Amino acid sequence: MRTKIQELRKEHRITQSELADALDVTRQTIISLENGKYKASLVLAHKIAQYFGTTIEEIFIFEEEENLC
Amino acid sequence: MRTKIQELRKEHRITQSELADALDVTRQTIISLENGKYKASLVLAHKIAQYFGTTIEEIFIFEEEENLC
DNA sequence: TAAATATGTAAAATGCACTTGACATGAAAT
DNA sequence: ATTTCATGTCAAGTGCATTTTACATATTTA
Repeated sequence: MRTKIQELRKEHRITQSELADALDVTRQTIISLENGKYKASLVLAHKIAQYFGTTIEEIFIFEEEENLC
Repeated sequence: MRTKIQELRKEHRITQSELADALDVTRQTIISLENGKYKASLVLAHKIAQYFGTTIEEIFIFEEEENLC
């Protein structure tokens, strides 16, 4: 699952720390989300979308994760 | 956080078991989501939205959870 | 060159999303 | 009356999202 978090953050010209503070999470969380270490919770995804004034589906790209074995 | 899962499921006239199978989760998961026992993960939320042909924000209502202490 | 800023890594701890399996209940159908 | 179907409860287990703290590195700035 790709995300546009880093892209949006840079457009808004803020640091990881600033974004973390705004969302009330740690800087580690932002780093891990941007680097694809894990996926955000639904609530955090919503907070991020709200912060950037867009929708969850705009930021989180759920492409073809149909691993149907 | 309120959700429209049960509402949508009933409109679609399917059982909890059928929805669980369609989403590839257990019936327990559907029960717990409908009864507000916990919140879906981002991926599951997306699957649910896809299944009902709508968006995450249409199904999951994030109302005023600004518990700023 | 040294200090500050931004990004990253590593590791241990906590809480919760989700599973599994077993059992309970009410309604509908036979 | 009893089988079936839909919904629910309970409890123990696994994995992962998030935190915390501490250290590393590159770039900018004084």
